[in-house]
Amino acid sequence: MATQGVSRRDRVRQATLAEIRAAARRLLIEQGPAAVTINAVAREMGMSGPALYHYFAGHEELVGAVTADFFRELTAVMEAARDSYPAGDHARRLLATCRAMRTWAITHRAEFGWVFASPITSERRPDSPRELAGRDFEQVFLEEITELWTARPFPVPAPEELDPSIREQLRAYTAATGVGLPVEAVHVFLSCWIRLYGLLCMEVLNQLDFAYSDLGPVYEECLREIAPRLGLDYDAAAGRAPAS
Amino acid sequence: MATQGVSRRDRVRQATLAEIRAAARRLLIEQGPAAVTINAVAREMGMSGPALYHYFAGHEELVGAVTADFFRELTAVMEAARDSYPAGDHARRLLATCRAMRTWAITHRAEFGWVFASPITSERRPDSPRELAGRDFEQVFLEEITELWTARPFPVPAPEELDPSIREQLRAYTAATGVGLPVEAVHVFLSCWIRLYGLLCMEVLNQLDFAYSDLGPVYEECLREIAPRLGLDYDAAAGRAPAS
DNA sequence: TAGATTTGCTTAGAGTCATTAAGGAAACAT
DNA sequence: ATGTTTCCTTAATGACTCTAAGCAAATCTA
Repeated sequence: MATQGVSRRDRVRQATLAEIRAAARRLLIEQGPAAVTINAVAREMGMSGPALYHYFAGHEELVGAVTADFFRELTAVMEAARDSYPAGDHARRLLATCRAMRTWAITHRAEFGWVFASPITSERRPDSPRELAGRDFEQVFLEEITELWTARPFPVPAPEELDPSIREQLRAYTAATGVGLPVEAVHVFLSCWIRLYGLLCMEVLNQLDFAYSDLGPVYEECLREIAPRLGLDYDAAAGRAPAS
Repeated sequence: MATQGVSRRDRVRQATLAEIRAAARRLLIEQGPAAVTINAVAREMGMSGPALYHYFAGHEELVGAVTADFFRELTAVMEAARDSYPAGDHARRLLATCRAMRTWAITHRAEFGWVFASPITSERRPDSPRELAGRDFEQVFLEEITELWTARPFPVPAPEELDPSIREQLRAYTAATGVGLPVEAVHVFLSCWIRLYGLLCMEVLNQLDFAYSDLGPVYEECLREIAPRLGLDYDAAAGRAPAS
């Protein structure tokens, strides 16, 4: 009766895997990153320690799986926000994506902080679920920017204005990932990305608490500065009040 | 024979404290953040575990002390770079400070990464050595900006252009810290700070590896963009080749 | 359907960590 | 010389990761 290749066992296993990740997430949210231990997760669901090793090779793999979940959830939220505007409305779609990213980040501080600070751990294999989900996340922006570029190219620096080293690095990047954008356009995109994502990361990692208690308007100002660099009209696309 | 108030015992104790922090740093550099445990540090210097509790109240305090060391070292390096130019040469002094910050960060990746990612841990008391050293670090920039502002005010947005929420937050910040700058000037300064420090943090936390292998030129470009916002002439102050 | 195999869990155990407690020996003070 | 402080040790508790050995039920095979 089971669908081709999906036995009852498989289903139960998937359910248990999901429950494990949910328990890990609950611990992260309620007691912080340090509380997400193999033992605590197992205890949380009435299993005893070593049982989890039938589902994850070790602590690190569990962490990676949960992180991948977060990436996927964030990606989905951003895509949904983007798709609430028609395909051609690049300004609104991009701004909505950016705002959805911060909204998710601050309503899921623990999760976002974990995603960002986890690279501190060991080296990462490029085919792990975590890396795959991370690339899908990047892809959301990259796709939208690519569409924007093909529909209405934004201003880019002249080729000779771009530092040769940067040019070479971006050439390698576009070649490796198959991005169909000229390096100058990628450079503009990444400049914006660094500003926006960097700001968000500093906020979530509490690096700006010394001066700010609410970075919502600062983020909004960042968007306002970035928009014209991508040839977008921020004011015309004002989607919501610039509050937190 | 001992100097007033500094007994032999005191000297020995200070030496041991220094040795402990040095051992902790060595472990951090050679084996990563996770290797900096009370036991490992003690083992490293031929002592056995609990002995360290005579010097630090616990693991967290040790970490805080080492972090404070890093802040102090970074601060000193930045001040030295700054002071290699005469007091009036604001452009060169500020750029030298910024460059010294990145140079230290990438030649001491483990240390800088630890400083940045450590806020993830527990809450911090405002009078810990770590916090004090952190404030001294901020102070380097704040002082230079203040001198720059008094000597040659840079362009600031009109009061009504500044978001009311941001204005209020910055008013509270300047009031609490005694910064002698108008909020508009603080806003410009912090905008620049966020861009520069955010970029550095993303670099050290490997958030940009997917596209860049050498962020030296990107950092330099960031400086070039920031300089005019502070009324400084980047090209006139070109201190060194914009390489990594 | 009987037997073999796989799967999901258990407990036991080794080795690590942080931290507290108790005690000995040396340094110091009076 | 005696008492006190300081530095360090070992012992012990309870947490953690992870491996090993083994039991029982589900699943597959013939």
